[in-house]
Amino acid sequence: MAKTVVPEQRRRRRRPTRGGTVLSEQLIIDTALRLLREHGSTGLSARRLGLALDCDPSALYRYFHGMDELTLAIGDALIGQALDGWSATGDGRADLRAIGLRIHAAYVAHPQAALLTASRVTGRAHELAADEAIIGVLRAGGFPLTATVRIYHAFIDQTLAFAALDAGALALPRSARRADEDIWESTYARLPAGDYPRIAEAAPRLAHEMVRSAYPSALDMLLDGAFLAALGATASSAGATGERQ
Amino acid sequence: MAKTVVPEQRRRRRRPTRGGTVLSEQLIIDTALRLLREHGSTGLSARRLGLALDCDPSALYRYFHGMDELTLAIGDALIGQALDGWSATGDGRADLRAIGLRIHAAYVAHPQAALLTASRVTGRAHELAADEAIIGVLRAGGFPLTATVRIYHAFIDQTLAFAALDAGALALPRSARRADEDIWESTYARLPAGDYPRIAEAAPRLAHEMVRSAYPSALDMLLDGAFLAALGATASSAGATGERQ
DNA sequence: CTCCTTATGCCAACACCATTGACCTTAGAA
DNA sequence: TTCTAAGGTCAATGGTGTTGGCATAAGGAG
Repeated sequence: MAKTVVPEQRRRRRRPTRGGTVLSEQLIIDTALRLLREHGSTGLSARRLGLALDCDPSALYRYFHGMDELTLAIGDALIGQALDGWSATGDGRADLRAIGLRIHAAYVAHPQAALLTASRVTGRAHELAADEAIIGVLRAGGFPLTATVRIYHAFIDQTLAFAALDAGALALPRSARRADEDIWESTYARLPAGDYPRIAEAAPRLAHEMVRSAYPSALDMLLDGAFLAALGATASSAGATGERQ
Repeated sequence: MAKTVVPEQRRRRRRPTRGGTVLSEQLIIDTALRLLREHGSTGLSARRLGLALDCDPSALYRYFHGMDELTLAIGDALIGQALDGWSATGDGRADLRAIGLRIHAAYVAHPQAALLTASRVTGRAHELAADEAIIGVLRAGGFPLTATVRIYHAFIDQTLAFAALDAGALALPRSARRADEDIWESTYARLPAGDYPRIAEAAPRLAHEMVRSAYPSALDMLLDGAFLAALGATASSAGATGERQ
């Protein structure tokens, strides 16, 4: 078994490391976040963290069962950060847009943690508060329960999914990330128009578009779809059925 | 520099390994997919691959410049599978819907591989073909270039993002997955209506809704938004439900 | 103020990982 | 048949997370 981890509350002895730092769960999380921000996204490892905290890497295992648990602890803090200070304005569409952008931003600011966290359901306080807020906005906006649940699901999963996708791009080693971005200019922009007429035509705009997150656009389209459909408009007039299976 | 990689077409000599297997790009990719399925998303490494192929890990570097390039090749194989046999019907919205569902399905069918590749840009043949198809559908549907690029970006990223999110859920260890799903009945369904009135009200429907993928719904909303906006409607001016409660 | 327990930091080691350069064998063109 | 270089192998480098054993000092008990 691993080393014994004492819950932060029950910690009594605080023995300084050889370098003089006094460790704590909070200090470790903060330092990890700093490492992630400063030293790039590959910059978090037990060894580096030990270096930054001036302690042996193995000392971290007195506070977390493993790097995985540390990452989850970081992720847990993110959810709280995202909606801290938010309040409804009464404009349902604008409120949902703001909530989505906030959550997305908080996750993307810490890509590693986002990757491990985004597809999990925690059932913890901050998550519950966010869900209550979202459903509240929809109900207050006059959506019936069935539509509310459907839109809530699409909305929250779209937000988390994009957060994870964009975080995934940010979490790549610098070289791979550069390579991915360069492809739009090195490959897509030089395709023979004979073989790929559509891409060739759109290439210059693609190079500009694809290096940014599509989340704001996608969010707007999803909200447009949800709110316009509520007005009685149907996409069938544009040649399709809005029905879901 | 690394070892020299000869493009698959120009390969002339096929020297069997010590164990008798004859390597090829295709065989390596297939074996990698098998390893991912069997051993989980962390189960793919040069060493394990070498073991499975009965060759030295370093032999792989004659076929790919590094594990990263292999990962991209795996991703491209998935896209290829997804659009194999697809052809346009002329109904733009329906075509996009079909493409989205196909790609989503292909990724979800290989959750471990999806996690590794969903956020990558490969620039390889199958990816190019898919992009050409999507942009082609939009242009043929009459969208101007600016709108085309914006919708294309939102569409493809949303598809990949949901694929990765849903793959992430499927890739969880069975126990963690059960736990995540149970939260909707154990936690959300039992919240005090006083503290969480909106969730309490929606709880029964949520329990049914949240165990399925939201991608089809979200896809429909996004397409509705894109195609309806093209008709001149805008949700911001409409704002009926958001107008005031 | 001293003693004793034990929490906690440190060390060394283990088992992985990707990648590389030198080597050697043999496929297949000439 | 020869002979070059493609392609498989070996050994080594420097990275990772993690663990068992040990030393030490924190802080309660007397």
